[in-house]
Amino acid sequence: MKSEPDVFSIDELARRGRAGWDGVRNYQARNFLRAMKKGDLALFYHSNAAPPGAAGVMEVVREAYPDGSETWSQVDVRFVEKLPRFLSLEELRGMPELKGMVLFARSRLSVQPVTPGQWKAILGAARRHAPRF
DNA sequence: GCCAACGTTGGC
DNA sequence: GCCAACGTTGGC
Repeated sequence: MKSEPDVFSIDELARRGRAGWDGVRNYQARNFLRAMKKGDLALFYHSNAAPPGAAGVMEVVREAYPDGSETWSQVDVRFVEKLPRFLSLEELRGMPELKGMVLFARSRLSVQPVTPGQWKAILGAARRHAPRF
């Protein structure tokens, strides 16, 4: 799930704990929103950023409901974690396990599916190469 | 800020 | 139903 960090970032979600994911105005993205189940995990992706990339993990805590309009929907999410290490789009592109990921093929879709294999690869890379303190 | 890709709108 | 015009997204 993409957000421009200037508008709403992973740090802001961490502060608030929970947020409504609204403003989706694309039918395909909306349909993916509507397919989400309570308890599903989602990546928080910073778009239109320098650099863009995967920043954190969140959990769906309320399934899709009308956002005030007839047409569009939102879900509620809660903060789970910031990735131990930010994974830039450039790095994601370079990961062989992520070949064919929707993120690269349909770059303008703001809500999109991640396969279990892709999920493991991303979380694994963020943990494996995380700085130790 | 630019611009390519993509989605939506509306005249015909 | 086609397609040009227009708006939005998002990488760079």
